[in-house]
Amino acid sequence: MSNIHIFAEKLRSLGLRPTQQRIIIYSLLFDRKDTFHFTIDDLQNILKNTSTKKISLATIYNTIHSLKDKGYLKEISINSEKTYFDTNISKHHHFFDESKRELIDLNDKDVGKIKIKKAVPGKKITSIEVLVKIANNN
Amino acid sequence: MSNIHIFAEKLRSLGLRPTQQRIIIYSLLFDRKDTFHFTIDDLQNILKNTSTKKISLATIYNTIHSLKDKGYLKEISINSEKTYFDTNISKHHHFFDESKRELIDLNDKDVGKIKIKKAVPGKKITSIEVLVKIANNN
DNA sequence: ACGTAATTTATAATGATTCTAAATTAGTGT
DNA sequence: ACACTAATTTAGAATCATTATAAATTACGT
Repeated sequence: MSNIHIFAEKLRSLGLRPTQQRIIIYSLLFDRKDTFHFTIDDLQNILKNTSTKKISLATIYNTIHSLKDKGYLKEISINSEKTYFDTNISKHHHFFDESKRELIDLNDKDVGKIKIKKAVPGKKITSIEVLVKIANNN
Repeated sequence: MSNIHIFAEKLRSLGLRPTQQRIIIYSLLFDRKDTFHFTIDDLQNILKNTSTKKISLATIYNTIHSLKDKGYLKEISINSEKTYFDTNISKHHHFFDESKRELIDLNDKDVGKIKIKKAVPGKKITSIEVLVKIANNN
């Protein structure tokens, strides 16, 4: 076996001690095929329903922020209500389904090249993010 | 004179009773050449320093939300920290200066046409927003 | 097994925003 | 001008997401 040891090593390699809590969260986030979009609240609910070990809210925040700081999660702001996180850290964009209130990845090839024809003196571009809002078609 | 009467009529035409507070806020937002980007906190500070009449925080929120609901303000989410509003309600995009933490308009012509090459069945696109983050060039 | 630093935890604190219910004000009719 | 009613404003409480605190627990090298 064991994914657990692989995850533990992964965490260690990030400079994060592989605690039980971190392994549970790490595997929930990354032991899956598709990318995963979630809010802290989503994560808390999933953990409540799937993990026998209780993980405190503070630990959830701490772990997610550590992973984000290490570059393993991307933070996405759609609106002021909630903060979303994305396990897909490659350069890409998003659909936001306003009916279901959920994110869908738009990979880089799904969006034509974006030309910015204006520059601000003394400033350089650090990122370009496109958010495409969608709603039920009726 | 008076802009005040013009603003009062404007508010009335939106179905908003032209109270003293609303006129003060309306003129602060719209009686200017350039578009104005602000947070509620910004607005509160400006009002504290420029208006003799004290306007409560609840009224600031109420008025901004009314104007937004009527389509006279646009809400912009850059990050989870704060909600920004924009007096420019035309279709356009933004730079966000991460050093100064401020928004700069990018008008529609400043951004090349954006092609979305993916569709979601049963959904239609309601908006496309581009956020270009910039930082000091050094 | 032991010691210590890192981590987790419950809980308190914070900050933005919304809610509430009472006081004030705008607009109408007299 | 005066009174009435509904809309609006207000201070303060409530809420919600997030962060901070300080004590208890855990990971791990010795």
